[in-house]
Amino acid sequence: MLRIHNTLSGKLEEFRPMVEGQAKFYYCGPTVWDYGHIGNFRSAIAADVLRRYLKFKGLRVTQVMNLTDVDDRIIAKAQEKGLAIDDYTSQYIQAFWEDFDALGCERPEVAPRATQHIPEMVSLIEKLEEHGHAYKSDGSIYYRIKSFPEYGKLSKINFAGNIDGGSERVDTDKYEKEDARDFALWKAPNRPEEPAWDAAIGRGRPGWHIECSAMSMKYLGETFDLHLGGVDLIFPHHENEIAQSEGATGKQFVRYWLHFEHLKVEGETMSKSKGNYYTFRDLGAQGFSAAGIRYFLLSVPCRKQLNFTFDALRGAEKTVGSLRDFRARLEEAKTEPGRDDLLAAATDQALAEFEAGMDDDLNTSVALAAIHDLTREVNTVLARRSLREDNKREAIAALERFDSVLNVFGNPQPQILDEEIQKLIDERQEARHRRDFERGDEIRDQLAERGIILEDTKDGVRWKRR
RNA sequence: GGCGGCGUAGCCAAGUGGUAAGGCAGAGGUCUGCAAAACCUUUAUUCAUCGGUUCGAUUCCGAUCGCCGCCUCCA
Repeated sequence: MLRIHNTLSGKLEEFRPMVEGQAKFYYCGPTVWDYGHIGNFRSAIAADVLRRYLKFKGLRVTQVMNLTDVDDRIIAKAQEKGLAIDDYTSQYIQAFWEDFDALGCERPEVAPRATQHIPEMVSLIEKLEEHGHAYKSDGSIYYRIKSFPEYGKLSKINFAGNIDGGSERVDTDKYEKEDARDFALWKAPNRPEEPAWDAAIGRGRPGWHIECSAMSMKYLGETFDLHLGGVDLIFPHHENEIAQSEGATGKQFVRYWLHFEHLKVEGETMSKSKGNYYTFRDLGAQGFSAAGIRYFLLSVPCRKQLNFTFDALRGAEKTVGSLRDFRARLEEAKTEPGRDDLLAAATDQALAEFEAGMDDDLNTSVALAAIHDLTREVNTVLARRSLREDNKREAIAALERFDSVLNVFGNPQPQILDEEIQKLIDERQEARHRRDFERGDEIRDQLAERGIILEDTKDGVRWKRR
């Protein structure tokens, strides 16, 4: 039974989907221009692991993941470059999906874009106006917070203790709002030439929050199971989504809210100004693999902060390599018929511990430890060359089971070699048979320089790419 | 100023009121012609600091220090 920490209640709760056997969730994806840093991908991977684990549990999953492709910055940048919004954002969107795929994330069922859901947003705003939750001011439309008494139930923000408390960011005079807390649903253009949509509610563009209410309810219904995102979104974004959706429907919007913590880098905030801002592509350029990065990003449960260091990333890289080699060795292993009960028990136990860890609020640290435990048990048997056929089959099945959720074993390396390299390997084997170790070692060094690492085993030579 | 999270070995860290998972790195060993890989042993009398509660605290409470986040600009 999966238990997850629900931000709404602040408690660990057993997950029970609304509809038996089926889970519907929404993940607030990145704004397209800011898609690439590893903090965003940590969240995306966390959402992916949840998705995969729900499937592991036998649930049918419908995932919606938005891509915010319109905001003030996008409008300004596109205009600056003389591009239409779509032309400006398409390059980022494409790059995002490339990285998303490379990191081993499964594509969601629906990935709606804000710019393609303007009518849905407009009708939601109209509904809010009808219910007295919205008002017009200066051509823009705002949400009237005091019409929604439950406002603050997610973030538990105490406005009273706050506003005179000393935040210098409050500027109540800047907008024509009834209340400083009110937020924009629809914004009139600042300048006539600014990109905008013509709608019954006036010419303008959507505020940030409305897209998620409109798109999630369109694809998942007025009430759905889970809503995911980074902790930075709890306030105001998700708080506002609740106000919008529940204000419009009068129904509970989301049953479980899950929030993922951010990364620190060497103990500090990741920021461009500190020069410690890393994207997936930066790390790739430094030679780190997608599998290593993915492993690192989920080595700590996503509800906890993770401290990014290059030492730790190198460690993850090493670990992922060992796992991949282990699986290859297991698949190649020669077996005797039969079944060893001890190893079978160890396999079952690893599966049980994996699931227990994941059930406990998606504790990937515990789940990974279970994998490592099994790896050691099987390696021991493999080293003795006494693996039984049934155990091999069960162990491979277990790895598949683990990897269907975590996807950290990476793809098997292609077992194709250049003819030239194959010839060198053959020549080395021949030299070793002649006990001409000098020549053999020479070839081994030569191949190492070309990134081919050889391992001599009792069953012959194995090779892998560095 | 308000609210919340965190502080565990060289590094990344899990965890629990009853005596510290896992990975990486290090040391020794087994195997090997030598390596590599794998395996074995080993590496925190101790969980930021100081108090308190308790038979017993890393785990609960309080204080202190340090780090991170949010507090209605944009997302």
